[in-house]
Amino acid sequence: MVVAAELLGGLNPAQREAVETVEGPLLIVAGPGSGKTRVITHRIAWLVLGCGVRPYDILAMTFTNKAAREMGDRLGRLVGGHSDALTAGTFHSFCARLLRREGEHLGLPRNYLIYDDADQTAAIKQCLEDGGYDPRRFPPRAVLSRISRAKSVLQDSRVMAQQAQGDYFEEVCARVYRLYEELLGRNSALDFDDLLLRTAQLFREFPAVLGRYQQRYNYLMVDEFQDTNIAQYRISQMLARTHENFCVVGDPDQSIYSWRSADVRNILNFKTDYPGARVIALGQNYRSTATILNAAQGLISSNGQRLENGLFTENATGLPVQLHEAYTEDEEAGSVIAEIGRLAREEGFKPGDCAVLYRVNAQSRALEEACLSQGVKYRLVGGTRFYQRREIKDLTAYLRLLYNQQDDVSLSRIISVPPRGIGVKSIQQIGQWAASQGISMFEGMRRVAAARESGMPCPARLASRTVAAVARFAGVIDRLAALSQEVEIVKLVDLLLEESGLRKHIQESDDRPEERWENVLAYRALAQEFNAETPPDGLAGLLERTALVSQVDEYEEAEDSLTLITLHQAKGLEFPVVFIVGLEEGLLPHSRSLDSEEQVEEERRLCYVGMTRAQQRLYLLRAFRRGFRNGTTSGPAVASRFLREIPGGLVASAALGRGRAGAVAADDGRGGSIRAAALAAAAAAGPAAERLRVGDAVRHRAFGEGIVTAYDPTASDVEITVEFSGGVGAKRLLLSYAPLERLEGSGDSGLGGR
DNA sequence: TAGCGACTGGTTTTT
DNA sequence: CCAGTCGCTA
Repeated sequence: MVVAAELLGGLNPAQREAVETVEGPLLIVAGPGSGKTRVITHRIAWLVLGCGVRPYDILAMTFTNKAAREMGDRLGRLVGGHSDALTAGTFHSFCARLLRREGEHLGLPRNYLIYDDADQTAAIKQCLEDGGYDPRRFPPRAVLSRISRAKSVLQDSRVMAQQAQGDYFEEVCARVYRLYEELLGRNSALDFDDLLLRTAQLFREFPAVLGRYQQRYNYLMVDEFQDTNIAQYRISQMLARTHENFCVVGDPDQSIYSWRSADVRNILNFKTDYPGARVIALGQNYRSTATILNAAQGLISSNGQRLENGLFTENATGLPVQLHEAYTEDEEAGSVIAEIGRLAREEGFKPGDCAVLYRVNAQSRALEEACLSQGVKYRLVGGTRFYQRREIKDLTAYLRLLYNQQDDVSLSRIISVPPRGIGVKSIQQIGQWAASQGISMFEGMRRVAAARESGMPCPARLASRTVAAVARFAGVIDRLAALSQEVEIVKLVDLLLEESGLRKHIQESDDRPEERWENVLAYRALAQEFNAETPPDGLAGLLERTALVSQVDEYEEAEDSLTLITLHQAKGLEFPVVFIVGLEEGLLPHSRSLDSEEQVEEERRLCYVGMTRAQQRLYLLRAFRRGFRNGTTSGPAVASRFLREIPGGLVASAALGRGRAGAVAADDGRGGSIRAAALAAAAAAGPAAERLRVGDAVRHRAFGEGIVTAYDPTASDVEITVEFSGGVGAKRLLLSYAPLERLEGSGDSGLGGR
């Protein structure tokens, strides 16, 4: 607990201004490492301690639940006891809770379920089939993504249908969208996008409800504003309308979620939307060495669409960015892990200080293997997500059905887990009959059971053996659903595991039963956290948590473990030592992003985000050969264009993992060595590189023309020295990356990667 | 109905 | 390489 005045101490003028500006619209442009988190928490603390605002009146939107939790913790330390009344969370969790309270205005039952990605895909597939469309011709994922895009700009299926005129795919999507809306309604379910869409709808159609929240939340803050979508912006605008104490924080250069419908124009146009807005730029970086920051700035300056942000640092120069070119993906991973070992032995960094960042999750495999073989403890963020694991999805599907028996999607998932004699045909039969009666599938099964009980003929066309199985299943679910209103949540989970046969099914399965059971027990431990709630609430809380947690939310810094994480997930984190692997064309930038310059710019921002996570050391790696699916390669990998865009003077080539004593031989485990990589590097740089000799005239994109004065093969590349004319002087350059062009002779070949 | 083997097609990033 | 799907058999 501090006194108000102390909150402003230790802040630079811009930070201080941002903290003290509490009234009216405010845009804080916060470059990487500029103390954003500190500013946000201090600003809230200042509101409370300096301006007498109650935490209850403040709403803070964060990008992850973890960020919200941390904000709460920090605030607690600053203002003491009364911080818990603060509302902080992601848009999705805020909206989920709001709809739980207020959804009835929209006819939404209190026990609605939240569909995750897998549920959505399953539902869309169902709708495609219902609509008579071939799921091969219309991939469910593609249709879903189109629908999701419409939802995130607040379009319903009617609007989409109107706008689809003439475009067949659009028309099909609109039609499926319609069916999907109906399905969600029947199942009492909302998908991720609905949480936002329906909240916006609620606010629009029920001004009185909106009014209450406008009154309550006098002060509104939105973090990571560059990654909000239209729906999120609209919701915050509506909430802020009365007081207009609306503070948004973000950085256009770190906008990396446009594929998820985030719209960077939200931040770019904020000043236009709010002409009276103050704009404060936090320009000083406190995180990274000057070299790392300059390298990142050099890279991002290649983007055409951006606002200059004037980011600077007073930090020490630090070491050059280390560039390592590996021969294979495995050697790349091996080098990273060996270097982490060396940093631990010789430089006092712990593995916990280090993170390896990559573009796609699949890249984690080689890294994990290297960690295993070299005995480095690691922590994988993401990957096959815990909640996506089959056994967990099955268990939660049961719980969801207990919570909400309208949910046909969950029912369909678990009806044959374990197999209980109700096959695909019977399920279809029940589904059709239930639909014709306008009831849910479970209600249908219940009626089948009731008819059997009272000796009536079975209302649906089912074999008698199936009828018995259906009755048994309905009985179990009914019993458990009744119990869910009475017993505490862990008890419910235990009963469910037994009575459904799920425990037996998992433990006797031949696919890693122990591991899967461990996962179930981990989920049970999570359920423990909700045990104190009065019965139905514990289940509600557990399900909401299951649906809305992100991977980063689960991530906890572990002292001694290396972090393996995607570039996307690394946003907002920082590490003393950062490795970015896979700097190759087609991977970073990703091949799926190569068809438009806009997408490439987003990839560049992604790389920028990765680089700016580093505090002291930054390593960039690439491999010449990267395994494709079946072990074949897709030819030699071309160096990422981003490597060329980083100012050459800030980069040095590195032979990783070799200590002062040179004890650890860098070896890719297949007999290949760094030496081989060096030869490969020269080869990859093109035939002209081998022909380049001392005395040749070359042109460099930035330094101009010069003469090669030295040619030194190093561990993984060739370092050349060029004496440039025009007062530039001598520069040492890496052959494979320096944007060099040989002037005379036959070569039209640029010597850098393409 | 369930389980198995063969086959296909498809792969970014995630609240 | 992997997951999802298809068709066959018990």
